[in-house]
Amino acid sequence: MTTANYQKHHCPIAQAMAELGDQWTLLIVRDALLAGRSRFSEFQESLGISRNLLTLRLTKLCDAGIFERVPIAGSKRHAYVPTQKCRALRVVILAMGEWAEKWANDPHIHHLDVLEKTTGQPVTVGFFRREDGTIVEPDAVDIVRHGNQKPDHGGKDLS
Amino acid sequence: MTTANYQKHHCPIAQAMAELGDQWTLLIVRDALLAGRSRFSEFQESLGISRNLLTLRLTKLCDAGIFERVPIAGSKRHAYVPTQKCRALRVVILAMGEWAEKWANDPHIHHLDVLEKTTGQPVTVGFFRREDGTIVEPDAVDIVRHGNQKPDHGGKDLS
DNA sequence: TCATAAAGTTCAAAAACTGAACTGAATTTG
DNA sequence: CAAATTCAGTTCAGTTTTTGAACTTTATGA
Repeated sequence: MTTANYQKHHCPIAQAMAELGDQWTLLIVRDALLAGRSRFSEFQESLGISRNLLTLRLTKLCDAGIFERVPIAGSKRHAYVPTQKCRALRVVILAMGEWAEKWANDPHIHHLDVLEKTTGQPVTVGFFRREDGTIVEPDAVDIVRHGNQKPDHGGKDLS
Repeated sequence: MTTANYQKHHCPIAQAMAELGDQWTLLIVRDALLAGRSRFSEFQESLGISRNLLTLRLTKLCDAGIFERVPIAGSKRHAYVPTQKCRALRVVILAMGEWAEKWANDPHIHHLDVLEKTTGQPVTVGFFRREDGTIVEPDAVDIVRHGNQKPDHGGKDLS
Protein backbone atom coordinates (compact mmCIF):
# COMPACT_ATOMS: atom_id res chain seq x y z
CA MET A 1 0.00 0.00 0.00
CA THR A 2 1.50 3.27 -1.09
CA THR A 3 0.92 6.66 0.48
CA ALA A 4 -1.48 7.33 -2.39
CA ASN A 5 -3.44 4.25 -1.42
CA TYR A 6 -3.61 5.29 2.21
CA GLN A 7 -5.05 8.64 1.16
CA LYS A 8 -7.63 6.96 -1.01
CA HIS A 9 -9.11 5.20 1.96
CA HIS A 10 -9.71 8.32 4.05
CA CYS A 11 -9.30 6.25 7.19
CA PRO A 12 -7.82 8.31 10.03
CA ILE A 13 -5.64 5.42 11.17
CA ALA A 14 -4.29 4.97 7.66
CA GLN A 15 -3.63 8.70 7.44
CA ALA A 16 -1.77 8.64 10.73
CA MET A 17 0.29 5.72 9.48
CA ALA A 18 1.08 7.60 6.29
CA GLU A 19 2.64 10.39 8.36
CA LEU A 20 4.08 8.37 11.25
CA GLY A 21 4.30 4.78 10.12
CA ASP A 22 7.95 3.88 9.94
CA GLN A 23 10.62 2.79 12.39
CA TRP A 24 12.05 6.22 13.10
CA THR A 25 9.43 8.95 12.97
CA LEU A 26 7.83 8.37 16.36
CA LEU A 27 11.24 7.96 17.98
CA ILE A 28 12.26 11.35 16.59
CA VAL A 29 9.03 12.81 17.97
CA ARG A 30 9.70 11.12 21.30
CA ASP A 31 13.21 12.59 21.42
CA ALA A 32 11.82 16.04 20.71
CA LEU A 33 8.89 15.93 23.11
CA LEU A 34 10.31 13.95 25.99
CA ALA A 35 14.01 14.77 25.86
CA GLY A 36 13.85 18.22 24.32
CA ARG A 37 16.17 17.36 21.47
CA SER A 38 15.99 19.62 18.46
CA ARG A 39 19.25 19.47 16.50
CA PHE A 40 20.18 17.18 13.65
CA SER A 41 23.17 15.77 15.50
CA GLU A 42 21.24 15.30 18.72
CA PHE A 43 18.73 13.07 16.95
CA GLN A 44 21.44 11.32 15.02
CA GLU A 45 23.54 10.45 18.08
CA SER A 46 20.58 9.54 20.23
CA LEU A 47 18.97 7.22 17.68
CA GLY A 48 21.87 5.96 15.62
CA ILE A 49 19.82 6.50 12.47
CA SER A 50 21.84 6.96 9.31
CA ARG A 51 22.41 10.61 8.44
CA ASN A 52 20.82 10.59 4.99
CA LEU A 53 17.69 8.94 6.30
CA LEU A 54 17.48 11.43 9.14
CA THR A 55 17.64 14.22 6.56
CA LEU A 56 14.76 12.59 4.69
CA ARG A 57 12.67 12.06 7.82
CA LEU A 58 13.18 15.58 9.16
CA THR A 59 12.32 17.05 5.77
CA LYS A 60 9.14 14.99 5.63
CA LEU A 61 8.24 15.98 9.19
CA CYS A 62 8.75 19.66 8.37
CA ASP A 63 6.69 19.34 5.19
CA ALA A 64 3.94 17.69 7.23
CA GLY A 65 3.99 20.57 9.72
CA ILE A 66 5.08 18.36 12.60
CA PHE A 67 8.40 20.15 13.05
CA GLU A 68 9.43 23.63 12.15
CA ARG A 69 12.92 24.65 11.08
CA VAL A 70 13.79 27.55 13.36
CA PRO A 71 16.98 29.58 12.87
CA ILE A 72 19.13 29.70 15.97
CA ALA A 73 19.78 33.23 17.23
CA GLY A 74 23.25 34.45 16.22
CA SER A 75 23.87 31.44 14.01
CA LYS A 76 23.01 30.28 10.56
CA ARG A 77 22.21 26.83 11.82
CA HIS A 78 18.73 25.87 12.84
CA ALA A 79 16.72 23.73 15.21
CA TYR A 80 13.84 21.36 14.53
CA VAL A 81 11.14 22.58 16.86
CA PRO A 82 7.94 20.60 17.48
CA THR A 83 4.76 22.36 16.37
CA GLN A 84 1.36 22.08 17.99
CA LYS A 85 0.61 19.21 15.62
CA CYS A 86 3.66 17.47 17.05
CA ARG A 87 2.77 18.21 20.65
CA ALA A 88 -0.66 16.76 19.96
CA LEU A 89 1.13 13.41 19.54
CA ARG A 90 1.94 13.39 23.24
CA VAL A 91 -1.20 11.39 23.96
CA VAL A 92 -0.32 8.86 21.26
CA ILE A 93 3.23 8.49 22.58
CA LEU A 94 1.97 8.03 26.13
CA ALA A 95 -0.66 5.54 25.08
CA MET A 96 2.07 3.51 23.41
CA GLY A 97 4.32 3.91 26.43
CA GLU A 98 1.68 2.70 28.85
CA TRP A 99 0.90 -0.20 26.55
CA ALA A 100 4.55 -1.24 26.42
CA GLU A 101 5.03 -0.83 30.17
CA LYS A 102 2.16 -3.21 30.71
CA TRP A 103 2.64 -5.65 27.83
CA ALA A 104 6.21 -5.71 26.54
CA ASN A 105 8.21 -8.36 28.28
CA ASP A 106 11.20 -6.33 29.32
CA PRO A 107 11.64 -6.67 33.09
CA HIS A 108 13.85 -3.56 33.12
CA ILE A 109 11.52 -1.32 31.16
CA HIS A 110 11.49 2.27 32.39
CA HIS A 111 8.46 4.10 33.67
CA LEU A 112 7.22 7.36 32.19
CA ASP A 113 5.76 9.75 34.73
CA VAL A 114 3.39 12.48 33.65
CA LEU A 115 3.49 15.60 35.82
CA GLU A 116 1.61 18.86 35.78
CA LYS A 117 4.08 21.58 34.82
CA THR A 118 2.97 24.23 37.28
CA THR A 119 2.79 22.03 40.36
CA GLY A 120 4.86 18.95 39.57
CA GLN A 121 1.94 16.85 40.76
CA PRO A 122 1.50 13.49 39.05
CA VAL A 123 -1.19 13.25 36.44
CA THR A 124 -2.77 10.09 35.08
CA VAL A 125 -3.51 9.43 31.47
CA GLY A 126 -7.11 8.59 30.98
CA PHE A 127 -8.57 7.30 27.82
CA PHE A 128 -12.30 7.54 27.56
CA ARG A 129 -14.32 10.40 28.98
CA ARG A 130 -17.86 11.72 28.64
CA GLU A 131 -18.58 15.30 27.83
CA ASP A 132 -19.15 16.03 31.51
CA GLY A 133 -15.61 14.78 32.26
CA THR A 134 -16.58 11.50 33.88
CA ILE A 135 -14.62 8.40 32.96
CA VAL A 136 -15.89 5.56 30.77
CA GLU A 137 -14.35 2.10 31.04
CA PRO A 138 -12.62 0.90 27.84
CA ASP A 139 -14.92 -2.08 27.49
CA ALA A 140 -17.95 0.16 27.67
CA VAL A 141 -17.29 1.90 24.37
CA ASP A 142 -18.09 1.08 20.77
CA ILE A 143 -16.24 2.41 17.79
CA VAL A 144 -18.28 3.21 14.71
CA ARG A 145 -17.43 4.82 11.43
CA HIS A 146 -19.29 7.96 10.58
CA GLY A 147 -22.69 7.15 9.14
CA ASN A 148 -22.54 3.50 10.06
CA GLN A 149 -23.95 2.13 13.29
CA LYS A 150 -22.35 -1.28 13.02
CA PRO A 151 -18.85 -1.63 14.49
CA ASP A 152 -18.04 -4.58 12.20
CA HIS A 153 -19.27 -4.86 8.68
CA GLY A 154 -19.13 -7.25 5.80
CA GLY A 155 -17.82 -4.87 3.17
CA LYS A 156 -14.31 -4.45 2.00
CA ASP A 157 -13.24 -1.00 3.11
CA LEU A 158 -12.61 0.25 6.55
CA SER A 159 -13.59 3.94 6.45
CA MET B 1 18.75 0.98 15.29
CA THR B 2 18.09 -2.74 15.47
CA THR B 3 15.57 -4.48 17.65
CA ALA B 4 18.45 -5.37 19.94
CA ASN B 5 19.27 -1.68 20.27
CA TYR B 6 15.69 -0.79 21.09
CA GLN B 7 15.72 -3.35 23.88
CA LYS B 8 18.96 -2.01 25.27
CA HIS B 9 17.38 1.34 25.92
CA HIS B 10 14.50 0.05 28.05
CA CYS B 11 12.38 2.94 26.83
CA PRO B 12 8.70 2.01 26.63
CA ILE B 13 8.25 3.97 23.40
CA ALA B 14 11.19 2.18 21.83
CA GLN B 15 9.77 -1.14 22.99
CA ALA B 16 6.40 -0.32 21.49
CA MET B 17 8.10 0.62 18.23
CA ALA B 18 10.00 -2.65 18.22
CA GLU B 19 6.68 -4.52 18.26
CA LEU B 20 4.53 -2.16 16.20
CA GLY B 21 6.86 0.08 14.26
CA ASP B 22 6.37 -0.68 10.61
CA GLN B 23 3.90 0.32 7.90
CA TRP B 24 1.58 -2.62 8.28
CA THR B 25 1.35 -3.87 11.84
CA LEU B 26 -1.00 -1.22 13.20
CA LEU B 27 -3.18 -1.46 10.11
CA ILE B 28 -3.52 -5.19 10.68
CA VAL B 29 -4.45 -4.47 14.29
CA ARG B 30 -6.92 -1.83 13.12
CA ASP B 31 -8.53 -4.32 10.74
CA ALA B 32 -8.84 -6.86 13.51
CA LEU B 33 -10.14 -4.53 16.22
CA LEU B 34 -12.31 -2.14 14.25
CA ALA B 35 -13.50 -4.30 11.36
CA GLY B 36 -13.41 -7.71 13.00
CA ARG B 37 -11.20 -9.25 10.36
CA SER B 38 -9.33 -12.38 11.37
CA ARG B 39 -8.40 -14.42 8.29
CA PHE B 40 -5.25 -14.27 6.20
CA SER B 41 -7.15 -13.45 3.06
CA GLU B 42 -9.32 -10.83 4.75
CA PHE B 43 -6.23 -8.91 5.81
CA GLN B 44 -4.59 -9.44 2.45
CA GLU B 45 -7.51 -8.14 0.42
CA SER B 46 -8.27 -5.28 2.75
CA LEU B 47 -4.71 -3.99 2.93
CA GLY B 48 -3.19 -5.03 -0.38
CA ILE B 49 -0.06 -6.14 1.49
CA SER B 50 2.02 -8.74 -0.30
CA ARG B 51 1.27 -12.26 0.81
CA ASN B 52 4.75 -13.22 1.96
CA LEU B 53 5.06 -10.10 4.07
CA LEU B 54 1.65 -10.72 5.61
CA THR B 55 2.83 -14.20 6.58
CA LEU B 56 5.87 -12.64 8.25
CA ARG B 57 3.85 -9.99 10.08
CA LEU B 58 1.19 -12.39 11.34
CA THR B 59 3.86 -14.77 12.57
CA LYS B 60 5.62 -11.96 14.41
CA LEU B 61 2.31 -10.78 15.90
CA CYS B 62 1.51 -14.29 17.11
CA ASP B 63 4.99 -14.70 18.58
CA ALA B 64 4.53 -11.38 20.38
CA GLY B 65 1.22 -12.56 21.83
CA ILE B 66 -0.77 -9.89 20.02
CA PHE B 67 -2.73 -12.38 17.95
CA GLU B 68 -3.55 -15.98 18.59
CA ARG B 69 -3.92 -18.64 15.93
CA VAL B 70 -7.28 -20.23 16.66
CA PRO B 71 -8.51 -23.29 14.77
CA ILE B 72 -11.87 -22.74 13.18
CA ALA B 73 -14.56 -25.15 14.37
CA GLY B 74 -15.18 -27.91 11.83
CA SER B 75 -12.22 -26.89 9.70
CA LYS B 76 -8.48 -27.28 9.67
CA ARG B 77 -7.99 -23.63 8.83
CA HIS B 78 -7.51 -21.06 11.52
CA ALA B 79 -8.23 -17.46 12.43
CA TYR B 80 -5.94 -14.77 13.81
CA VAL B 81 -7.77 -13.61 16.90
CA PRO B 82 -6.72 -10.53 18.87
CA THR B 83 -5.55 -11.23 22.43
CA GLN B 84 -5.98 -8.94 25.41
CA LYS B 85 -2.59 -7.43 24.57
CA CYS B 86 -3.99 -6.57 21.16
CA ARG B 87 -7.23 -5.16 22.50
CA ALA B 88 -5.16 -2.96 24.79
CA LEU B 89 -3.98 -1.22 21.61
CA ARG B 90 -7.44 0.20 21.07
CA VAL B 91 -6.51 3.38 22.86
CA VAL B 92 -3.33 3.76 20.82
CA ILE B 93 -5.26 3.30 17.59
CA LEU B 94 -7.98 5.69 18.65
CA ALA B 95 -5.52 8.31 19.88
CA MET B 96 -3.85 8.16 16.46
CA GLY B 97 -7.22 8.38 14.76
CA GLU B 98 -8.25 11.46 16.69
CA TRP B 99 -4.88 13.03 15.96
CA ALA B 100 -5.25 12.40 12.23
CA GLU B 101 -8.84 13.64 12.15
CA LYS B 102 -7.68 16.89 13.66
CA TRP B 103 -4.29 17.32 11.98
CA ALA B 104 -4.03 15.39 8.73
CA ASN B 105 -5.02 17.57 5.83
CA ASP B 106 -7.44 15.27 4.11
CA PRO B 107 -10.75 17.13 3.71
CA HIS B 108 -12.53 13.82 3.14
CA ILE B 109 -11.12 12.01 6.13
CA HIS B 110 -13.65 9.76 7.82
CA HIS B 111 -14.70 10.18 11.37
CA LEU B 112 -14.43 7.44 13.95
CA ASP B 113 -17.08 7.86 16.55
CA VAL B 114 -16.36 6.46 19.94
CA LEU B 115 -19.63 5.94 21.73
CA GLU B 116 -20.62 4.70 25.12
CA LYS B 117 -22.33 1.36 24.57
CA THR B 118 -25.17 1.83 26.99
CA THR B 119 -26.17 5.36 25.98
CA GLY B 120 -24.69 5.93 22.54
CA GLN B 121 -23.21 9.19 23.78
CA PRO B 122 -19.91 10.27 22.22
CA VAL B 123 -16.75 9.81 24.26
CA THR B 124 -13.41 11.65 23.97
CA VAL B 125 -10.20 9.65 23.70
CA GLY B 126 -7.03 10.57 25.57
CA PHE B 127 -6.68 13.20 28.26
CA PHE B 128 -4.77 14.02 31.41
CA ARG B 129 -6.36 14.12 34.81
CA ARG B 130 -5.31 15.13 38.32
CA GLU B 131 -5.82 12.93 41.35
CA ASP B 132 -9.02 14.79 42.15
CA GLY B 133 -10.35 13.91 38.71
CA THR B 134 -10.09 17.35 37.15
CA ILE B 135 -8.76 17.60 33.62
CA VAL B 136 -5.31 18.99 32.76
CA GLU B 137 -4.68 20.55 29.34
CA PRO B 138 -2.20 18.53 27.23
CA ASP B 139 0.28 21.38 27.04
CA ALA B 140 0.29 21.75 30.80
CA VAL B 141 2.00 18.43 31.44
CA ASP B 142 5.59 17.24 31.37
CA ILE B 143 6.61 13.69 30.74
CA VAL B 144 9.58 12.48 32.76
CA ARG B 145 11.38 9.23 33.13
CA HIS B 146 11.13 7.40 36.43
CA GLY B 147 13.59 8.76 39.00
CA ASN B 148 14.41 11.91 37.07
CA GLN B 149 12.69 15.19 37.77
CA LYS B 150 14.03 17.02 34.75
CA PRO B 151 12.07 16.64 31.53
CA ASP B 152 15.09 17.51 29.41
CA HIS B 153 18.59 16.38 30.17
CA GLY B 154 22.05 16.60 28.76
CA GLY B 155 22.81 12.90 28.65
CA LYS B 156 22.66 10.60 25.74
CA ASP B 157 20.00 8.05 26.54
CA LEU B 158 16.31 8.49 26.72
CA SER B 159 15.16 5.95 29.27
C1' DT C 1 44.99 30.69 12.06
C1' DC C 2 44.11 25.96 12.62
C1' DA C 3 41.30 22.35 14.31
C1' DT C 4 37.07 20.64 15.33
C1' DA C 5 32.04 20.33 15.12
C1' DA C 6 27.59 20.68 12.84
C1' DA C 7 24.63 19.66 9.17
C1' DG C 8 24.29 17.76 5.67
C1' DT C 9 25.37 14.94 0.61
C1' DT C 10 26.98 10.99 -2.07
C1' DC C 11 27.37 6.35 -3.03
C1' DA C 12 27.91 1.26 -2.71
C1' DA C 13 26.19 -2.71 -0.26
C1' DA C 14 22.63 -4.95 2.41
C1' DA C 15 18.00 -5.59 3.73
C1' DA C 16 13.15 -5.18 3.13
C1' DC C 17 9.23 -5.12 0.22
C1' DT C 18 6.46 -6.00 -4.02
C1' DG C 19 4.14 -8.59 -7.42
C1' DA C 20 3.48 -12.56 -9.68
C1' DA C 21 3.52 -17.38 -10.15
C1' DC C 22 3.30 -21.68 -7.84
C1' DT C 23 1.69 -25.35 -4.28
C1' DG C 24 -1.17 -28.25 -1.72
C1' DA C 25 -4.88 -28.68 1.14
C1' DA C 26 -10.04 -27.61 1.95
C1' DT C 27 -14.34 -26.47 0.29
C1' DT C 28 -17.91 -25.73 -2.98
C1' DT C 29 -20.29 -26.81 -7.23
C1' DG C 30 -22.23 -29.57 -10.85
C1' DC D 1 -18.14 -38.11 -6.67
C1' DA D 2 -15.19 -35.34 -9.73
C1' DA D 3 -13.89 -30.78 -11.04
C1' DA D 4 -13.33 -26.13 -10.05
C1' DT D 5 -12.46 -22.75 -6.85
C1' DT D 6 -10.85 -20.79 -2.56
C1' DC D 7 -7.64 -20.50 1.29
C1' DA D 8 -3.29 -20.06 3.21
C1' DG D 9 0.48 -19.91 2.35
C1' DT D 10 5.77 -20.42 -0.25
C1' DT D 11 9.18 -19.14 -3.73
C1' DC D 12 11.61 -16.01 -6.29
C1' DA D 13 13.13 -12.15 -9.35
C1' DG D 14 13.11 -7.28 -9.39
C1' DT D 15 12.59 -2.86 -7.01
C1' DT D 16 12.84 0.23 -3.28
C1' DT D 17 14.61 1.43 1.35
C1' DT D 18 17.89 1.60 4.64
C1' DT D 19 22.55 1.30 6.25
C1' DG D 20 27.24 2.69 6.88
C1' DA D 21 31.05 5.05 5.56
C1' DA D 22 33.38 8.67 3.35
C1' DC D 23 33.18 13.27 1.81
C1' DT D 24 31.83 18.51 1.72
C1' DT D 25 30.94 22.87 3.45
C1' DT D 26 29.98 26.26 6.70
C1' DA D 27 30.54 27.59 11.66
C1' DT D 28 32.65 27.84 15.99
C1' DG D 29 36.51 27.58 19.39
C1' DA D 30 41.34 27.67 21.02
